Amino acid sequence: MAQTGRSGCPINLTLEQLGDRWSLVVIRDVMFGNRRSYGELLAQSEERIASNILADRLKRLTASGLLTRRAAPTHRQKVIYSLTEAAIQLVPLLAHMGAWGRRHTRPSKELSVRAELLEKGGAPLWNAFMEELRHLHLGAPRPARSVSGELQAAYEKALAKRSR
Amino acid sequence: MAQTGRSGCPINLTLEQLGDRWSLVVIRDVMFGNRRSYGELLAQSEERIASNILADRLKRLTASGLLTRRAAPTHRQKVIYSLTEAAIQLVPLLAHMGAWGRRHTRPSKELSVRAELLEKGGAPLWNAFMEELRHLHLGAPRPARSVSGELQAAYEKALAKRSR
DNA sequence: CCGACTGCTTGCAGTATGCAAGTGGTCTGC
DNA sequence: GCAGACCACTTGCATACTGCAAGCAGTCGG
Repeated sequence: MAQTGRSGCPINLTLEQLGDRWSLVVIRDVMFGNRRSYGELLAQSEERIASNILADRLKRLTASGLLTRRAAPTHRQKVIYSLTEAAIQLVPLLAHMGAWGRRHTRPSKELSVRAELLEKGGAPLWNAFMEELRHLHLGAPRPARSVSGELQAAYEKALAKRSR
Repeated sequence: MAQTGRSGCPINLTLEQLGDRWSLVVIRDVMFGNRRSYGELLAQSEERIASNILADRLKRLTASGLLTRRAAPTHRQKVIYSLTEAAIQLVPLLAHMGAWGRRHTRPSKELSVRAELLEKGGAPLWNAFMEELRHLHLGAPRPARSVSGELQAAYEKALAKRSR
């Protein structure tokens, strides 16, 4: 990212960390797509991110405390990325992005199903989903309500329908 | 912006339009700073945006329906930019960005006052502010409640305090 | 020990950005 | 009506970032 004049404005600081084409796409894939390794993020990316850009973003996001990396228990060289609490707290932001994109751009109907669900569910749904992410990524206790299933199911169903 | 693989995901579509370092900074300045002309946006920008980038973003944002431009009533060559309804609906997104930046980066305490107010006010405050923007930029009737004053006052006060 | 798999790295060409200076209209004072 | 200030951009150029294709080193399974 280019070096630019700084300012203490929180919106600007957020943009300095996440204001580029790919950072939030990576977060989104880890968050909603549950893609946890370099290979999964590279191959299953809907938008075909370039491999060097992906490597750079993973490095950057790890350095700035949005992701953590550790070796997979099965294979020593396989790396698993997890969201940090800071990243999990981006859920409302991404939900709003989805809602805005659904209203003010021309999303493919199939792929906006997830955003529609998130939008309709509002803050209670986001909170439930964030609890679930804390369980999955931070090892917090399993929450009572599980919502990622329905979100993911709707998304996969839409993807399958699309590829037909 | 680079040409990239598209996808129908609404989050990705939002990022295609706004996912760069400057677009949202410009929107923010028009929205919260009430800077309506090229000169104001250029000179009073806290982050010192480059003139050619500003010209490019104004063109882009106008083309994609987030801003409208018209001549000022007083001076024929002076141009005034206004937010469209689509841009006004970015208020919750920017509010979340501010809230996240305030919590997960190190903002200067003075400049995060506005974000703090927005965060505490929540959706009701955002809605009141959006009504006011519709009045200012779209010519909608003046709303009963006026909140931009307090937001702006807090911000200016913080700026003044900072320059001491 | 071989081939497949994993997570990256490298080279290169094209594009975007940042900076400083310049352009062409318009308004203001005299 | 004319000089100088003002306004909204443009232009040239060096540097940084991006996208693509290919390559590379460590591991695992047989």
